[in-house]
Amino acid sequence: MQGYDKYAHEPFAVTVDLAVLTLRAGALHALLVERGQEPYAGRWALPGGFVRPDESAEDAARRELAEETGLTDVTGLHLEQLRTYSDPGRDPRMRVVSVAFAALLPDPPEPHGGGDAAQARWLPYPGAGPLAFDHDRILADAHDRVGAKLEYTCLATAFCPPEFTLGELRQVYETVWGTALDRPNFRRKVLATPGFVEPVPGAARLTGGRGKPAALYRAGGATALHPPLLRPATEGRPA
Amino acid sequence: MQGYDKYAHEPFAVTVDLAVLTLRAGALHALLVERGQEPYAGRWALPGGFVRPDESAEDAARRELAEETGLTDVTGLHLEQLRTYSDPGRDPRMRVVSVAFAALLPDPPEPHGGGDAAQARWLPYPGAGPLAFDHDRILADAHDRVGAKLEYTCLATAFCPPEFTLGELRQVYETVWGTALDRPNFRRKVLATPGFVEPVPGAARLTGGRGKPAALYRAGGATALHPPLLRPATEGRPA
DNA sequence: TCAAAAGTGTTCAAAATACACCCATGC
DNA sequence: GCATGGGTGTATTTTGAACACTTTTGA
Repeated sequence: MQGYDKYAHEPFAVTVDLAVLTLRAGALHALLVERGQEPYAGRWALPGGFVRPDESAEDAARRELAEETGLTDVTGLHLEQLRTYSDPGRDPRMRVVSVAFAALLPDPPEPHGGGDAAQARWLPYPGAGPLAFDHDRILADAHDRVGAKLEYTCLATAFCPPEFTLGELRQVYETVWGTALDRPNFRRKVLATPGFVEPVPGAARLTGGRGKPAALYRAGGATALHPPLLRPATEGRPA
Repeated sequence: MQGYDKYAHEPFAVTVDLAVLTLRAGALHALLVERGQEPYAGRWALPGGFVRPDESAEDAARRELAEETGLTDVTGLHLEQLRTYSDPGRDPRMRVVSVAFAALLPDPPEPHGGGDAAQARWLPYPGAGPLAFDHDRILADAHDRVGAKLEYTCLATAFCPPEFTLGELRQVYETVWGTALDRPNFRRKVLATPGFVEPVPGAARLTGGRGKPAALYRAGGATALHPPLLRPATEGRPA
């Protein structure tokens, strides 16, 4: 690198964009905000904002997440850097480099407007497009990443409340992947992976209003999933 | 987002850092440059540089890669965004947000000094640390990512020349993972994955100066590896 | 009594593993 | 010959997929 000079280069604005995903009523939803001004006025967009001078992109993402969801304690939530979007033309006003994050939440509260005036809402994904800027792409990348990580990590528990049934966990997989899974085999697979889930002794819950109450589990300490839980090969993806 | 003003915010410098990995003589090597000035004068660092106003981080990474390696045609090389490092204190001079990339090369030419004066060299990894800034961390992240992607993608061919033997391909896995693989089983696994490699009819090459000449293969069209080629479970990673 | 969801068992096929063995080549 | 690396065969074990069946609840 040649000599540094703070003002020798065109200034870049650095922002974070959040792809906040959750499961509501068995369907994938994303947190979106309605833009109040040009460009893309009236369009839905991902929540996000500027990285402040004294914080990292991770700090900024967690701060924005708390502001936009209205959650006071956002410490336990899964937040993961997706990638950085830096095309020169992605914002028509100026050069904006955006570090995108994927955040996963269990069944969430209705968002309140937050600091920024624009309304924030949970909208089903896919189906809310086209979004502002390159946010369709970011959201699709987040979905891809989450789907892939379900295979070889214990990420699925991030969509679940602290105590959950194996049926709820299975529904996470089925919803994100869009495929049905064999219930008995899923159960065995999860229980055979040490540290994926651990039972809550004695506890049980009725899930669909009907049927046998299911035992409750908590997330275990493991993060990796070996061997992985592979999604069934479809025509789209080569076997 | 509130109103935009180009100069309302502390300017961020946006750079790219490159973790360029290759295999030389059966060992993993990284491309490093020696720093000529403070901070970290005399230390090794990852090659990189500023993102220019009219290019994306990907463009900047490919430009820097060509400059630093001295390769004229860098189009076929594997280049992949790792993640973005944005800790406020990571560069003592000013606020630098760096988009890190991992690049994979087949057996490379000796780097020439490039545009920047500092000398560039291939150094074995691990073993060259401690590097300048947070570059140890970036390089370790790159190694982790590559190791993981070998399992479920066809990435290994990116380390190989256009035509390679299955022994060379296997050595990629063994070197990056640091484990020995069963030769017959590896062969079957690779050949059973459609699109991973395709034979070069009739061609063969002597590899170690000894032994039976091995058939040559080219990279196939596939990118994903289903089912994955899992590394043997060790004590370090939970089975 | 029926539907719905949880949980258990069993069977069959596919795949990973661990080898033994033969082939071609340089020294 | 013998060491070295390529390539094939095969027996054993493990895993995965499919599906029948029982249990427990609410309506």
